[in-house]
Amino acid sequence: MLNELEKIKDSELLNGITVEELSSMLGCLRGVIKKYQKDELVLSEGEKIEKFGLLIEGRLRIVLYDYLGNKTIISEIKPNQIFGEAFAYVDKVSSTNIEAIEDSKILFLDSEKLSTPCNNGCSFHKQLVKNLLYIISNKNVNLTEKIECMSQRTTREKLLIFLNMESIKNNSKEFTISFDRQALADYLGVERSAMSAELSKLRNEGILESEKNKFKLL
Amino acid sequence: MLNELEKIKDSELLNGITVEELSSMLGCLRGVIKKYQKDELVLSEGEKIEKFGLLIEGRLRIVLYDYLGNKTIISEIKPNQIFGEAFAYVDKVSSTNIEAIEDSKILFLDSEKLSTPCNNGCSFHKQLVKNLLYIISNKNVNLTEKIECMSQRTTREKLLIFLNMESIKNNSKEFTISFDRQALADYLGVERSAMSAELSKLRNEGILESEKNKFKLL
DNA sequence: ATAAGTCTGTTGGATTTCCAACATAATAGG
DNA sequence: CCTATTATGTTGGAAATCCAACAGACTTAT
Repeated sequence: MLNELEKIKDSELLNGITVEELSSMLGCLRGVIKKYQKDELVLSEGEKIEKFGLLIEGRLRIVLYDYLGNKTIISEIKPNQIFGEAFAYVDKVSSTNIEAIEDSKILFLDSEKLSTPCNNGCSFHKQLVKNLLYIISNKNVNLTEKIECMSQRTTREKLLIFLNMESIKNNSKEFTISFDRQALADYLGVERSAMSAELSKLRNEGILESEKNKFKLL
Repeated sequence: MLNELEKIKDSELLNGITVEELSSMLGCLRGVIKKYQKDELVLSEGEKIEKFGLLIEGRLRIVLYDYLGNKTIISEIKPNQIFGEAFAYVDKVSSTNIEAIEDSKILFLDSEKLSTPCNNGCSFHKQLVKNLLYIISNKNVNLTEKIECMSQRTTREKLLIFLNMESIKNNSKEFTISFDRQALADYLGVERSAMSAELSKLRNEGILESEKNKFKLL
């Protein structure tokens, strides 16, 4: 267990909190570690959430399916990131699915316990809540960014806005994205083949270079 | 001032807090009330935010403009709701604009002060932070809902998903929305005239009835 | 090494949206 | 009450997307 906690000590949720402190809090927060295999469903639409997750290792995707089966990727969860906290705190059932796209290990924490300072002398609660506020706010900003991409009217504009944002996040005109073509199309809400065609155009027009998941804006 | 505070006593931010308690906290939170006229800009893209707002009266819209001038409405702010808190807590400049669409009165509160319990005996801080956690989580869910609408591939599907959500929120097949046609198009990320045409089709096919902003799903 | 499966790019036709222009209805102001 | 303005609906052609199908490159498993 301690070994697992070492892995997540740099997560934003634990900012300002030591592994020892976390370890002593785990009982209080009803911490549980679970494992999931690649392609396994971690959480499905309609489920009630009382614990949110902190990804220790692996990779998850938060996705939506419409009644036609079209898939939309809301976001990706990488190690050290948390998920499910929004639904936990508003006490609504999840409207999204969460899929493991790699073998994954997750620490689940009780959301109610976390936001209610207990009487056991867990003085770290205050810090945890502040961290949580920061993380959720940040997710809010990320969702707004995604909306900015999706609100573009053409596939070309969606691509350009997305790639520009990635470039800014990486502080470089050259960067690698974690989506393959199908996933990128699902994230932007467009058709894969049309997107591929548009990427070709952008390459031909000398606006960018790309090779697999590596892009360079010119 | 006390008169204004009475108006917002039912806001979610002040859940569990009395007007008197709020009044005593105002200095601590550096509360300031400002007025804006219809069509005035409350906050513009790129601005740094240190105080978030609580709308006392009027109506605001959070909007994005792309470089072609296309407008996207992210959400509407009605009295008692807060705005700007996400950017305040992640300490990023705003990527959105906030416009007053009616004459409005806003209470601004210092975000840093709010999330950091002070030593003046303001015991309500804890409650405020918990309320904030709930509100931001809820916004997160709302943004996800908007993404669900926008991720639909056709105008028709976007309309149907949106109207269904509104119907659920109102607990009735019959409901009134706060958007006019242009605003609805801006919210869904589609063209107004095409949307109008699609609405006509839906009416003709007997799927819904509508008259101005009043809709009825059949 | 081979075969099976996956990922990416290409293409053409059907469908849908976008855009601009106009008609009519509803609203606001003098 | 009349006029000016705004909101909504309609239409046709241009543009873009979607869809299905396929080819080639790359990866994985046996």
